[in-house]
Amino acid sequence: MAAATDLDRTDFAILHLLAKDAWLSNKQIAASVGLAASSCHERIKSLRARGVLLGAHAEVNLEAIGLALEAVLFVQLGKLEIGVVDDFVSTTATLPEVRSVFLVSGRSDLIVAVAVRDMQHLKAIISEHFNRHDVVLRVETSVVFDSRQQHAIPAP
Amino acid sequence: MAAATDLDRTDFAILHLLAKDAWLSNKQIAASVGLAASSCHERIKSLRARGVLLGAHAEVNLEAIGLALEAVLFVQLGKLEIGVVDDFVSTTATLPEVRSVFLVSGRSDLIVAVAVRDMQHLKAIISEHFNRHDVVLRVETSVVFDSRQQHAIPAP
DNA sequence: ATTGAAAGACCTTGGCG
DNA sequence: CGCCAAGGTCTTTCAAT
Repeated sequence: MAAATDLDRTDFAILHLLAKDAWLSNKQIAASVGLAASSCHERIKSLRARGVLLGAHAEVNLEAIGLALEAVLFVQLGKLEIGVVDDFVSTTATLPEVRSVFLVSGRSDLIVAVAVRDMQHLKAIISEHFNRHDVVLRVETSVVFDSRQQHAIPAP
Repeated sequence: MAAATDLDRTDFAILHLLAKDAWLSNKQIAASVGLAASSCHERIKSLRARGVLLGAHAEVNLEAIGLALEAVLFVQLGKLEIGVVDDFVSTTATLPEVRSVFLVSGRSDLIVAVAVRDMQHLKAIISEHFNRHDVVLRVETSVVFDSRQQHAIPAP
């Protein structure tokens, strides 16, 4: 899926701008990269069609919607039967409190970032979702003091 | 920052829609939440002004831009002098390969998600950035097999 | 707060360098 | 590939409720 794509410097510039601010107008982007509006529009359409641009998502202030606490869960799973693990990952990824899920090598099998109202809420999720499933051997919890996301595309 | 905000069901609906797809037009959102275009526009403007909506970011297919490998780094830092740690976190967060940084409690002090071209690139970042700084005691690396992000706002 | 209407800006397509 | 131009659509403001 999505391979044969040679992107030139202009494509990267467009991707970079949109990754930083997906609400830029086509006109603004065109001006920034030195293209006519129609040419820029064509490129963006093409980037979408080729699966390079996957979509855009608004960033919401979690505190403002009552999610004042972030945590990272390190989950160890039992002997993996592929289907069971995949199911657990899928249902985990769709919990409203869950922000991201990583299936990884190493000490833990799953790394789950969550945003919750408070400690009680965190405890509830761990005991009601994670500790309830047989696949889960152990959950280690880290509280997030601070977090930053990078919204930039490395230059070609 | 950003506290005194009571959001009603309509606000949450708008946030939910924009978190899923920031490229929805105002007109489409208005129709979905059952408001006139002008009212919806006003609400979105207000959500932005109040710092509830922080912005929007395009999602780029990392593989398509040559970043075929994702990894998570667990970093242990030495006795923390606040200024030094903050500086290290800041410069780490702006490395082009870095996607997110979490400052956490527990076994590790820093959790860093990176996207890189290949193993050599991963090795280079770890040895040239992390292992070169005195603050860093140890880095443990996990390769990401699969990852998912949730773009949904929990209902009020 | 919400609305409809109006003006202007923008997107989007098609034909041509 | 990129540009211009034109038509259609959307955003954005404002007076009124």
